[in-house]
Amino acid sequence: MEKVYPFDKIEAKWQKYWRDKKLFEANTADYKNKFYCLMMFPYPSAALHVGHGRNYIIGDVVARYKKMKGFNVLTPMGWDAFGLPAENAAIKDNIHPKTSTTNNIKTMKRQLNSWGVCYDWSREITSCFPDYYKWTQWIFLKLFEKGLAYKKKAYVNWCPSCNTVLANEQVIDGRCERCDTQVSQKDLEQWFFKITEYAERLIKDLDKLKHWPERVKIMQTNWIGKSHGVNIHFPIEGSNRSLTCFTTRIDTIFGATYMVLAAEHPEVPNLIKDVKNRDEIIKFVEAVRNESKIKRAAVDVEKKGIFSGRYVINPVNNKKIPLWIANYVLMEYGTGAVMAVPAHDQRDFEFAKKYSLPIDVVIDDPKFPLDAEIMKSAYVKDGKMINSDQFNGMNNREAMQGISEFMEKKGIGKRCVQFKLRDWLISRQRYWGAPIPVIYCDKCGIVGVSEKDLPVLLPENAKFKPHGESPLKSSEKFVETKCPKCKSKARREIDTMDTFVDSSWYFLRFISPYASDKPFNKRDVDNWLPVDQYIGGVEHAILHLLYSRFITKVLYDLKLISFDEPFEDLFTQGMIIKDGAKMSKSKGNVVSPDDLIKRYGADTVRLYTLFIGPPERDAEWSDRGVDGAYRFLSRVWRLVERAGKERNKKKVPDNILGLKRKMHQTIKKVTDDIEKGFHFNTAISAIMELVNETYSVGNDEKIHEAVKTVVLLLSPFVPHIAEELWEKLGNKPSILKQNWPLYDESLIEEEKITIPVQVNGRLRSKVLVRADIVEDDLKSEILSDEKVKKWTEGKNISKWIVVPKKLVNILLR
RNA sequence: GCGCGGGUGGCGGAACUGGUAUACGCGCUAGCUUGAGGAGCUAGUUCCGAGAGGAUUGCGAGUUCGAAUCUCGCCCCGCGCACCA
Repeated sequence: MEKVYPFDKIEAKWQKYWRDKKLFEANTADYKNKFYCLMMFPYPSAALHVGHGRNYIIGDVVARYKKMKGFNVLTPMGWDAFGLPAENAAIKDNIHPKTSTTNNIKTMKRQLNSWGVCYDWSREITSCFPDYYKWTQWIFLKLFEKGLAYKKKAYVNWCPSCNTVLANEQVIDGRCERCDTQVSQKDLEQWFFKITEYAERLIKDLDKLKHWPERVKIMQTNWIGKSHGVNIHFPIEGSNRSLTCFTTRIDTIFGATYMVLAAEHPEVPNLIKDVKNRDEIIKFVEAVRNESKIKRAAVDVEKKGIFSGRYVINPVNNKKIPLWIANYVLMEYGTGAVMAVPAHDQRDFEFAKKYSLPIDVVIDDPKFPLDAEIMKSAYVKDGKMINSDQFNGMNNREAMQGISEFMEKKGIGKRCVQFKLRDWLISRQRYWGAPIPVIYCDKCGIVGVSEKDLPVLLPENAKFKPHGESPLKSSEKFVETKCPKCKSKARREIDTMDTFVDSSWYFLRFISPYASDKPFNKRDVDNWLPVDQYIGGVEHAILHLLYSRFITKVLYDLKLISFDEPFEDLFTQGMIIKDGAKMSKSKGNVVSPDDLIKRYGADTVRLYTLFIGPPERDAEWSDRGVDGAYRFLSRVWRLVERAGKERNKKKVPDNILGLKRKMHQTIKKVTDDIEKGFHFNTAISAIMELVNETYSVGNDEKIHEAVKTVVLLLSPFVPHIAEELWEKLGNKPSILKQNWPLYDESLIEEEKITIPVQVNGRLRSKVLVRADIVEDDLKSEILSDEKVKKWTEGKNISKWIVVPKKLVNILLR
């Protein structure tokens, strides 16, 4: 590609200019007209590829556009700098995580700047620096004081490769989110955040997030997994105790023909104490428990069970039903006990068939009466209640209410709500994270570190190699301490926090990055938050975005902030694909921005990235497409260069009005495209059309206005060349300080319009008419059109369909 | 299995509340220009057809004067959840 314009010099020049003039440093004291534009801060890995760039470029367009619209824009950036990759590199190459992280930050910062994306670097934060994690620890202590951070022994996800536990959200298809290793279960004592206490609000408040993508809200809703149902108490035969099970289908209670317990159910040992085949049952229970979670969760896994030898009583009809123990009941959900209704639940149906358990139909198909003998699968649809005493004949949906009330009155059941969400496991047996600020004292128990002693510094000299216990254990100086309460000898917690804790509040720190006596200044935070526009990848739909919402609500409840949702508007961009796969080093399909910027300049890379397709969708990277973007910018460059140089060569004055109209149409289109949903690809194509039209009009000085508009409209997308051209056109920099162009609605209207004419629904002709033509004139105009004549001559017109300014359809008999 | 997206030329993709399907860009073809061009300019480019014309938005039906868009049934691709009682 020929170098048409000196992009390298221009880009360096303007990047320096923006920096020197501090054009992106926001004064937080001035919050009128504030616009907080935030892109998810990155983990500092080795180097960015063009796929990463999409996020930053999109955000930069928004920031620059809002600036031209007169907003006081805040665009901070920082580093989510704790985490496993740095630690793994340390183990492998013996480089301290601090060193590699610092180096990576340097590289990435250089890359971000080379894209021309503008951040207020005066607010840069790095989550692995003590002045940041001090406040992560402080927030932990706030939760600890409130009882929202607690330690418990539980079956937890264990990644044998990372040698640490993981939160449920970090297990994808039974594998570790980071290293893809199969996760196993371990019974360990760990730290949790009580996110379940916020389950209801986390679901309910999704309604407040009007501008979030529906998809993300649905994902969060499903993850939290709220369902309404009834807890029913089934008396155990031969005992004065009962077993409680949860159901969402109380309408099927009369069809419960057996009950099933999870193998892990705590009552199991008690129940089978005196049963003859006790040993056999214990063997079964052990076998189920030893199966990995992934294996048990697989769809095609065979349902297996064993009769416990005991019976329970169905409290609505006093029927004695057998109690089973099976592999398909989860201990973690509900009560770990389910009433089995084989006629109306597919899982129970399969199980009942296998073990020849009775099947009682209690909801009948209104079309074909059901017969338990010949059913091939459970009937799960709605229908009419049968075999259900006083509820017979009712519609099953209606009966749910009645049965619930009946059970509550009798004291045999109670309506309740269940969630799938579990508490957030936040402790990690790794080095490169914020130490959990807790001390173990033999006398006082678990004691939080005093605020004045924060931060609990991460020791520099620990042995990284993980053995399943935190590397911090290797630093005696770290472990040995005194109890803050009784001053006697005590030990520090050696686990560190999940890095998602670090990132669950960073958007607050950006407001007061230098505050040394508090995590943030409340007044400023209240003025600047929620974030007006948050931009990042969907992969955080339930991880970071859920955790941040949770922490925000906790801080709100503690009256530390006055808002309870952190992100007003969220945009999730799609991935960039190359050769059919997500860009990754291991696949060898990464496209480096550095090479491209050297060859074409940053503006070209930006333009192509934005033009590639709708930003919320995945897009395939094409090296050829980059050429096109570069060619367009060269074309714009030439357009400005020649403007005024060689005049009147090809003067077509008639078109000037048309150009003016096109210009106003383009301003409208580009403005709408940016405002109403990030349609940058179509915004750019509209500008391309305007450029094409400007070229075709010729080189009269009258095109100047159009040229100027092109440059202004392009500036959020390709800021360097826009600044340069703006200056070339005789204006003072910076273009960022210009007002976004306005359009005149009256100039957009066309004088003459082309009306497509259909005959019997088929396009036959097009006629050019005045836009304000009355219908009768339009009809006669159309009938005199040669092509229309050809199709209508000698035929009867039965009907005219006239859509004003759009189309005419003539129906023939 | 459930939920959410999506399926439009050789390719990336346009098409507002049903109203000219294929904007814009890539690629390709021809011409001009050039010492040469992976440069620029001009024209063309959904398919079939010389043309008139016909066909066409994953497939099949329906509603309508008119459907990429609405309704019903089906197929394929991507993502999320997944024995959640």
